[in-house]
Amino acid sequence: MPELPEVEAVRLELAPILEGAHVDQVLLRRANLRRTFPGQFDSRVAGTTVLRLRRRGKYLLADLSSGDTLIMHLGMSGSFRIEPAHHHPEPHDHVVFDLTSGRAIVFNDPRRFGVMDLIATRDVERSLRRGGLGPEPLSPAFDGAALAAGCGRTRRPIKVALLDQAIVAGIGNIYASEALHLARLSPRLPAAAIAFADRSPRPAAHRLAGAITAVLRRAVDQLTTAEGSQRFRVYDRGGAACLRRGCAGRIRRITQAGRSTYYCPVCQRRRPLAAL
DNA sequence: ATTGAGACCTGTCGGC
DNA sequence: TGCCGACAGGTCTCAA
Repeated sequence: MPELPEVEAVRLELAPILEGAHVDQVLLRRANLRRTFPGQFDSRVAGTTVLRLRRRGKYLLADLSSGDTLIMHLGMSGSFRIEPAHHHPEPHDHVVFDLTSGRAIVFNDPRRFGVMDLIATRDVERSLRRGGLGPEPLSPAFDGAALAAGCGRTRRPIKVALLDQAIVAGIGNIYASEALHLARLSPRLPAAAIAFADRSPRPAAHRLAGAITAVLRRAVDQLTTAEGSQRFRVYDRGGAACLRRGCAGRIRRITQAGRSTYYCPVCQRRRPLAAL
């Protein structure tokens, strides 16, 4: 469940509890998590105070009083629970942070694609960048120009490019399809094509950048304001009617780079320019 | 240098 | 009911 909006919702839920909290004890309940080494990780986190809980792309970052930052990624199936101090562990509870407040933050991850790591705070941004993390879509610096720069020289289709965290951080399989539908762009459009102006008044890159921020902001809103489940424009709606006003299309599901893409073949017809 | 395929894991759901 | 394959919101690595 975790793309940028879900991770942001988790951050907003945990921040009031974690920020300023003192970590009493860390329990590593599984020895072979991907980057979380027993005896190092737990002992370096225990005894610290959480200064701030931030987010970068799909990463949650907890800055600790020790000068380290706890880097957390939910992978495909990771989640956190807030529990009272003495609770019954559930299957796949891998890490438990006991706080002196008497509460515990529990990390649960059945598929174990998640990551929990520790790195010096001053090195975090550099390290994430080096690991291939691109611009933050909800920051002012992100716009059509930034998107076009990332898409400039790839031959992949735009849907596949949007999943590349180096081009934009935080987009996953749901919101890639959602943003393309809002922008009325075909998921098969070569990514490089959006770097150039099309026939519409605004270049495609600007339209798509706007659609990305709109879709992500709206999702954060919905996930945060207890509205419950959100409705997707196209994701997981194969065979259903397109929701765009006046569009009679039916949503199609195709596979790109091994992953499902959903789109409306009628209103997302925008093709590459003949000139390209 | 890019790009696609496979690997990494467990759970769920639909079909026979 | 039970088994089986397809698929799941994400990265990694490896080989073409």
